[in-house]
Amino acid sequence: MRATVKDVARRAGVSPKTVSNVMNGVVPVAAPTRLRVEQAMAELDYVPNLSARGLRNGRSGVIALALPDLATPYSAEVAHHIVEVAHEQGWIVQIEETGSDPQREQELMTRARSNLIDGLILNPVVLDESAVKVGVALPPVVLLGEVSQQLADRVFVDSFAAARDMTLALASSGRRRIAVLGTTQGRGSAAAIQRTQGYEAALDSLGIPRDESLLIPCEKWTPETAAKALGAYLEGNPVPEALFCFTDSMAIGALSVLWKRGLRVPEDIAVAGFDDIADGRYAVPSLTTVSFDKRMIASEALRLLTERMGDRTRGQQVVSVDYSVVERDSTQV
Amino acid sequence: MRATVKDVARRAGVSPKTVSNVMNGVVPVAAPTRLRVEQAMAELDYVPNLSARGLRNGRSGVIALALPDLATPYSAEVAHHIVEVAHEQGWIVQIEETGSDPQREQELMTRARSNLIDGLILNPVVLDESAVKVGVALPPVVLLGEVSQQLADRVFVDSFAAARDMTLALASSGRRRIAVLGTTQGRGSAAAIQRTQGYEAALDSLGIPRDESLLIPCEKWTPETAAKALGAYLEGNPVPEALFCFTDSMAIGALSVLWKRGLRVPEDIAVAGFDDIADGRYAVPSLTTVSFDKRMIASEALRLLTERMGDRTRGQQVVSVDYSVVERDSTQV
DNA sequence: CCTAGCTATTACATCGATGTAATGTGAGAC
DNA sequence: GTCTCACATTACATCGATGTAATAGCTAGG
Repeated sequence: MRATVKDVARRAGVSPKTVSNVMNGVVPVAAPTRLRVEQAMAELDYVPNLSARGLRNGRSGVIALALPDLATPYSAEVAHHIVEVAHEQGWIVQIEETGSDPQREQELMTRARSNLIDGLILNPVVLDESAVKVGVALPPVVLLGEVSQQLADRVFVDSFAAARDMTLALASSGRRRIAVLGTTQGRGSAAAIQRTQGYEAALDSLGIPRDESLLIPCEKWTPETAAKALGAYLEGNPVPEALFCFTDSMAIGALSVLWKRGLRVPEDIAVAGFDDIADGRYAVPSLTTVSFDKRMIASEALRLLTERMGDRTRGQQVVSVDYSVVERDSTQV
Repeated sequence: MRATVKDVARRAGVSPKTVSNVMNGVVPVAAPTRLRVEQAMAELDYVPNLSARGLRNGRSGVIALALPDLATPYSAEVAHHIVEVAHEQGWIVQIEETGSDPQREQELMTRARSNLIDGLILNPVVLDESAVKVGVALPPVVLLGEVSQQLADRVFVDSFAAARDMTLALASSGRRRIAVLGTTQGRGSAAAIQRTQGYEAALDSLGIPRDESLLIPCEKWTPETAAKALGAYLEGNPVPEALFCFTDSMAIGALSVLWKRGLRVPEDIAVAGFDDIADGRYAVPSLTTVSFDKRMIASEALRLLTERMGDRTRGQQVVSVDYSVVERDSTQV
């Protein structure tokens, strides 16, 4: 049987509450008493029961991180940083995958209210208009990424501006037929919409006419789907001068297809991505991309979350994280 | 204030215990009573407090997954599958990163005993001889991967045999100067040792003399370190005919270096990896690798874990997951 | 009409830690 | 030597759900 405060108290010859006082350190405890208690804890190999503590003071010390798919390199990197920063601050992190299933978010919200978690960092997918009805009964929530509505505190990268800048960078080498990969039909994710708009804004400012045939749709942003979409596109269309993929993952799929077709990057076609995932640096050729500090996203998200835990009533905060266009071999001849 | 069983009971005109009975379904409840209770729960938007439940019955419904680094594509894929399978079975998953810090494992074990988690799936790093002293006071543990000692239930891929088979596959095209990337000096991880031995066993069986100069050390198995190690190696050594990287991540780093040096893959040098991560399929050229079913690893790990939760005393189980050598463009001329 | 024998329900205690309010212990002032 | 005051410590109740043992409600058999 595991030792409890009672056992420790008995052994140290004090009351359970004194043991508790020693652990929490808010109420002063005389030095000799504290010593006895600490020794008793060590001897009994005492570990506090967090369920009991959580029940008593209504806090579990656990936050949940909800992502569409943990296997995606981008999600994995974000998760990594959030877990790391959270641990530094003493939080435990629960992982949830929302996948494409909106019901998962609902389940999540339910559990979020079951007092097992104190807060939630959510990276919504298509679910911009989703189940995230942030009401009073819900725990503090911080959203990651582009979200159309102002539902909760939020950390994001300005996709519009970044896509615009990337497009300008691609055009600066004289390329005019710049295609984008990753647009969506109809209701798309906020990120897809903003990146498309940023791209178009850049074309407009350069006086390059928009060309519908340069928008290559790709609903799911994975290498597989990107490869398929680009492959199909190249069957019926001329090769663009540049290809701006809305994520690095898609760009990696694109590079693979281009290489298989014998197209040289960047000589025949320049390729750029978005997210600056680790593997992009080691792609062949290394990938030009929109880079930003993912650790900053993590720490800002946690900051917003803990601040909101302290004050549930204050106005919603929005934090924009800086980005930069990083040019690598995939665009530089 | 959140509703509790008491509130639901009052509203339904029954006792708290009856509400509990309705939820858990073990004790029979008359249909009309159950209906009243369910309606009351719905009206009050009742969500049970898992801390309280956990305290009462000693189970939290949470398992922990500990990995060295969540940002690694391999770890991310494993984590993805474990989270998915765990959710299907009703478990919540906590993520821990042990990193290179052995103390993290210690902390983890402590928390593992704090009743917030019912079990632990651990992918140890160098910590083969680590803090994982699986004693009576610890919760059920399942280890992932190659571990030298028989400490706990375990799921793994036979690295020795896989490395041997991969080496044989590389040699089957007539290549004899086969280098490996990822060996470690001194005490290395069990995986490194076994893969090296498998490689050597293949050479021996083929009658190819071992050549120390073809062992390229690389302690950390990342693209960065692999690129650096291979780059340095190529400065002072002739180009091998084939390169067997101990992970796909390293292979991706290697491909990048080879490409930058103008070496053609597979014409000048064949390259192979290990793990079959998603990006390997879209590497340029696509990567030959040792493939295995990561979902199987996840489901087996969970099976072992839940089985051990049922019986703490039974003998330790070891499950070997099948692998296969998948040949792609990086080795096929 | 009463009682044995069943089932559905209830009152109460419990899991372990901790806040509250009360008690005990000492030093210092008169 | 008594009284005050500050501080360390304690007894008790509490968080919310649930197992235990006792009770209430019912049918069927006599």
